[in-house]
Amino acid sequence: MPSGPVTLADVARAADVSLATASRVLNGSVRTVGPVLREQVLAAAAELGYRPNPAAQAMARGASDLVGLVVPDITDPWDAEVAAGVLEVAREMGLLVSVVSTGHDPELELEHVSSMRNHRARAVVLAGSRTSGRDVGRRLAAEVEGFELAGGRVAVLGQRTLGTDTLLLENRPSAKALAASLVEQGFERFHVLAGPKELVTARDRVAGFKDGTAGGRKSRLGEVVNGALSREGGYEAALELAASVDLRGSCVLAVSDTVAVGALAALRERKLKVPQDVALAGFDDLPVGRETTPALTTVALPLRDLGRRLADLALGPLPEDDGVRVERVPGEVVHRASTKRRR
DNA sequence: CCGGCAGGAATCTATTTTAG
DNA sequence: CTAAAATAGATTCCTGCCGG
Repeated sequence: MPSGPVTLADVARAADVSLATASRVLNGSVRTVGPVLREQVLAAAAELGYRPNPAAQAMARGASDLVGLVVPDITDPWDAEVAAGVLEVAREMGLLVSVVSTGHDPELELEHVSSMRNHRARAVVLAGSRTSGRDVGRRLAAEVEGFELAGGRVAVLGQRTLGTDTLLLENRPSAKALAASLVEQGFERFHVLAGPKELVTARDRVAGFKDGTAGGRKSRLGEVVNGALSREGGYEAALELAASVDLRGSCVLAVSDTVAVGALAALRERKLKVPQDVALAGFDDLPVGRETTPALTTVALPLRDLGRRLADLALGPLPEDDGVRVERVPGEVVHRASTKRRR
């Protein structure tokens, strides 16, 4: 009885076959093994309690089973949906995903990419919005480049700051379309809950809101209030907004659905009825925004599908021209009760 | 159908070299 | 001549490719 973990060699010896044959039976191969030897190997493996060694398999196959995934905050439904899409594809391919939730700390993101590189992961998916920190960005770019040079694949969701396959969210055009559609419905006064100043995604959306509300004789844009990209951030920003201006008859554009949900609570507290007194719109089309009263007007992003497409970019076949692929993802404006005009 | 063997990289063992 | 350090070699995991 051998000591330590049971190896393929132990099984092969017990079944009286070659290493190669045992491998083909137990861990799969293009080729088939005759029924007699197959049974011998299976019996021996069961008897000994054989478990394959993934490290050794990675070596022999020249590719590991590991995929890295970085999200800013896995407790955020947005991140969770995208992650679910990535996990679906990875599971279908029999791959193992190592997820890190960075809490918006770029250093942690860098650390995980570095760790995945050390582990010889097959690919890394970065699903966090880039922040404007230049030095960390450069070090991340260097780490990503090193990882790719070593044969790893990288796919990024968000901005095009790394020279890798990217899904580009059309935040600005979508935000513009949302705002413009509300102008068309007759809203004349807009305020913005803008989220964090340093978050590129938030900045793009705010720019889109400005684009969409512009035009005509005078500006329709009122206050722009920054805050955290969270329910609490939205709540506080909305309180601040309600304290500084009279919101009646205007439309509040929130930079995300979570922010809008917080704002909804603040407005209710201020005895402002949505949409009778003030209209409110969000962004992302999270499930939570459909279940609020009233349901939120928003921009729908196919989040789970985004995750799947990211995984496809990172794990699927390489493009013919082996160039960098950048796919644009449009959002879809969805009108619901929170911006209904009273007749 | 089946067996032999190379190969990545860490880790353990043996051998040789160097220092004191 | 002993002890430590540097160097070399062996071992370990499994699979894809090649040969019979």
